[in-house]
Amino acid sequence: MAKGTSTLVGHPETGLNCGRNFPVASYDLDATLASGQAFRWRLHKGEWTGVIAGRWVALRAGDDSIIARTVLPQTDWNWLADYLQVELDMAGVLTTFPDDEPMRNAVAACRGLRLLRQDPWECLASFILSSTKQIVQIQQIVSLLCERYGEAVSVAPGFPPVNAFPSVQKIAGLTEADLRACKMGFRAPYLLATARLIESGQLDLANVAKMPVVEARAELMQAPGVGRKIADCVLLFAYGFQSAFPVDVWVMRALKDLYFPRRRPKLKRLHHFSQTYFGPNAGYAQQYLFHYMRVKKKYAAVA
DNA sequence: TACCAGGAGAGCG
DNA sequence: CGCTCTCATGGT
Repeated sequence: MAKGTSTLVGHPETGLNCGRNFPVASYDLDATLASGQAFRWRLHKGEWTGVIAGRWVALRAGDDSIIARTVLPQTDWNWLADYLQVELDMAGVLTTFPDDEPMRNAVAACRGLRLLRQDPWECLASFILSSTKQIVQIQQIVSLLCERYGEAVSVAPGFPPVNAFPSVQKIAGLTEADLRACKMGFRAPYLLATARLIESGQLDLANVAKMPVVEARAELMQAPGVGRKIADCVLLFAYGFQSAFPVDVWVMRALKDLYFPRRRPKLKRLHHFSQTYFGPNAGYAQQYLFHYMRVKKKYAAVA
């Protein structure tokens, strides 16, 4: 049996199986799953484990491929192909970046970094919880929330138990005290009010996907606790609006240091710059700058 | 210990 | 508007 297909557990007559090999080029799975766009992936004995659309899945990087396995046999794997965006032409995206030194450095330092296509509710809720929190803390809050209020999913033997991300209805039915007990502090009333806004039908997350980006952003920003930055994260990480360019403290620093040295550009100016300078895949460029700043700081701390 | 974290919203002049 | 302050918690 060829290497790379060894994890396939096929049922030849039905086509059902619990394993799948996705061919990919220029895909750094480790960097992507740990890059602060999704908060639920855990590395367990060489595999990244997570829950997508209620299904437990384990991923590992193969030779120019991503090897996936689930607990239950799958009739199709579109849900995972879509989440991982394995069909994206990464080389093509890179050609749309501005050809300047900062971007060349960022691309060189983060080769294979990708954007995922997450569930809108999980993404929105997670980023409401992200404000002025470090990524490790966001991971802790989200996992506590799932542990307490998510539904259990089937896990492969030998792996730690895990729950799905709690539904809108589940969160909407909780109290602020329940949420504060998950260590989210002042973000608790925001998450609760947003869940109830969605449950009431006043905010329709499925409908946001059909809107032009500017309207979609305004729609998301109706939700309490959702400003420009969090809205842009959801537009980029869940809805695939590749022009969305979240400006957080890291990206702010990157833009100032790399493009506006010895000046004090205002946030408004940086937003305008981000939408005119980085091209149609500005959001991708943003993720490269974000990750570049973080790995650069890590090396600086060691040295 | 002191500072800071993938911010948002309210209050102020 | 544009600036400042507060909000809750814990990592480094």
